[in-house]
Amino acid sequence: MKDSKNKLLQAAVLEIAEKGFEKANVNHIAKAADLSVGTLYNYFPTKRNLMHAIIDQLSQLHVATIVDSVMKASDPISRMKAFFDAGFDFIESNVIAAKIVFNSLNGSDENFKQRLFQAYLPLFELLRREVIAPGVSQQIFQTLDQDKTVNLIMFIYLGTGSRFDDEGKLWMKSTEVSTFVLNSLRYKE
Amino acid sequence: MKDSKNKLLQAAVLEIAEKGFEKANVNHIAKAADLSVGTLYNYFPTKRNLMHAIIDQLSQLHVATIVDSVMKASDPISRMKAFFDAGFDFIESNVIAAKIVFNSLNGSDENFKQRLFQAYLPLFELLRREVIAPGVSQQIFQTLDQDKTVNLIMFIYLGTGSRFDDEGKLWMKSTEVSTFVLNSLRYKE
Amino acid sequence: MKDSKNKLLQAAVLEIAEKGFEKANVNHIAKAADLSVGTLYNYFPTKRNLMHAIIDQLSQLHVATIVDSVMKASDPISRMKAFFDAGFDFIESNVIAAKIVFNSLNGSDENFKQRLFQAYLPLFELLRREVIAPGVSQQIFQTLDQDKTVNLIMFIYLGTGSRFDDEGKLWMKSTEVSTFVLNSLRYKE
Amino acid sequence: MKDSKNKLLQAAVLEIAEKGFEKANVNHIAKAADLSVGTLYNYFPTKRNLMHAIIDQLSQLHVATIVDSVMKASDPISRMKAFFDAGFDFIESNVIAAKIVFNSLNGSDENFKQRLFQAYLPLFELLRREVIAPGVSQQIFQTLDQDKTVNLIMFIYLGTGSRFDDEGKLWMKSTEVSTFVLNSLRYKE
DNA sequence: GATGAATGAGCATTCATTCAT
DNA sequence: TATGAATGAATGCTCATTCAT
Repeated sequence: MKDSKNKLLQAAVLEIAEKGFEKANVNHIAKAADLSVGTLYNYFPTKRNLMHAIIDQLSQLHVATIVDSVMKASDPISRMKAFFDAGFDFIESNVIAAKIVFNSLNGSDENFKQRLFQAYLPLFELLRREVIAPGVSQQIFQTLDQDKTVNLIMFIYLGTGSRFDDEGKLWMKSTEVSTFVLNSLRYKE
Repeated sequence: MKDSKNKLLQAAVLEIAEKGFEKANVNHIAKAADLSVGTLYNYFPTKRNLMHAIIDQLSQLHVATIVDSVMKASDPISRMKAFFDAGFDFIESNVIAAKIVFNSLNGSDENFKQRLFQAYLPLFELLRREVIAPGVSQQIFQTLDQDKTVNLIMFIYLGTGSRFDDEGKLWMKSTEVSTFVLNSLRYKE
Repeated sequence: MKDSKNKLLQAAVLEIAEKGFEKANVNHIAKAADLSVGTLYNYFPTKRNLMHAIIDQLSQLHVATIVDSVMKASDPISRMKAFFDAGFDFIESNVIAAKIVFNSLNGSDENFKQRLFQAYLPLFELLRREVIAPGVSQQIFQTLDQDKTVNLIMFIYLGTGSRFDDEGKLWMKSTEVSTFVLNSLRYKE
Repeated sequence: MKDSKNKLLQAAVLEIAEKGFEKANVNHIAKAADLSVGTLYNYFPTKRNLMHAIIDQLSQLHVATIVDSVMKASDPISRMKAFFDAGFDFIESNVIAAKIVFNSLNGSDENFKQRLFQAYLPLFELLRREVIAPGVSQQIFQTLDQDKTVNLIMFIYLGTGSRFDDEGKLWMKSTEVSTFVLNSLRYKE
């Protein structure tokens, strides 16, 4: 059943968030899901595969949520704000899973890193095509190297989006970050 | 001798950079250093301790280099530029060790993360006291929440400083980043 | 239906021939037979039992074929030839199943070994009563220890019958072997 | 020390002889040798490698013993007798290890089989060059296909050499077998 | 200081078997 | 008859750490 698979995914998220992928224990995950290791391996052929499932699930939702929200806004500036608002919202609603994803994004496992960058490519695209490019052509934003700018914004997003205080709140608020970014981009005569 | 300790540190940096802390193998490190595990344990009581030594060594040098360079500049703007210039320079001259440090900074091990933030605190201080504060009081920078701003700049530095292409070059140039940052900070009437 | 049982037996023969009994996987066998494990266990209560069924099926056919052929010949010499001819023929027509049987005959599982010797006892009997004994009393063969001789001939048969080249052909031809054996047995004054 | 390695080899021989390679348990072997699994893996990087060591050790000794003994005899007939005498002697003095080797020779693991045939090639050579060929050229043996004959004799040796009764004695005596073989080979006018 | 053989808890993975449907 | 999800004991292998020399 989908049920068992989901119980396993949930348990895995908790265990991996707590201990990191390497130190997470497949047997513990199964036990926490009230299932046997055998069952876990019926659904996920390897421990890495289980991690992939988590990464894919979360990143797809993450991307979709942001894309949705950005596209509902019309002008470049409110789109940029929407980007950070939706992103930070999503992260704060999914702190635990988000931790896993961000750790993978920056951790030492090249494989996971690659997979995540792949998954997040649509966000790079979104920023370029739907935010920066229109902003530049409408002279709202300065003329600039669009690729580099997109990269920079993504780094800022991913960097600020992965720092939590002890209560699991993000260190920075989305508006603070988007304001900083927009400040830099805005056209000045 | 200091000699053995250094050989061990070097070997450890290579091994950990390649495999990550968890998967790095203490016995391999000793062998690579042409020494025995016993000797390694004479110098470093645990594997984590070895990691700490690496982290501390590199981060201290990293911080000192940046502080040095920033303090040689006089006005806030050239200091900000110096910050990124010196930082990126240092990273590119120490790619392998830098990878370890950045992975720890973002990885799943809270302990290492803490230690590194501790080590990098002087950079937060440096930015606040020697760059942002003077810039604001001299009306070169906008009035803003200085703590938040410092955090943001550090995130940008750490984010952009940890992305390498396949040849080990940083994706972004220091001037691109510092320009972006200064653009945002500069006072506009 | 007999149908399911046979599909399972066929699939099992292939899997076990490829991997050996220990490494053969019951779940794979069921899947290969287009049936579920549950169904397999309806027909064969254990994995060993499935093996037994294979062993029994093949060995009975093997024995019957040889007995048939030998009894069609009349004199001891042509009976000995018939023995090897029919035996080698059978093996080459059932290479895959034959491999399983011979591996069991020589493998490490005493249980299977016993069962197979049991199954092949009629061949020992056949050689003694219908080939060697008449040959000796007709002074075609030398006087000799008949039990030992029968054992020896069986070892020769089983040894030469279990060596295949890369194309699945037997290394030796039946006439080469029977000639060798008869050469040794024949009476000389 | 060589000591530990030997204790492990001895324990492994016992365990594998009893259960077969697949079912042999590395942890049990280590315990039986009064050492830890870790130590076992210091000496043998995999379970298969441990098996290889056993196979190699025994087969080399086996081959050397037979070669030695055969070369001490001068004429083809006494050499053939020496071959079986020395071989059967060796087997009966090393019953347990010999069981492992013979099971491998006939078992389902192609890898082990190959390795053993490789190891026993010198015996094929020995029979051909030092026994059969001289016998034929001295007209002591019949003209015959020497390769096939050598194979046949080896099969007979390996077949008869791998059948033990319940007390661990070989079913056949070496002279019975060599007599049978020589009977077949001897020149008749 | 240096050595490296020994340790053993720990972990990912397999697979024959069961049983409720 | 047939199904296949669930089980969990079992096992090969790893590796940080110790300690007698």
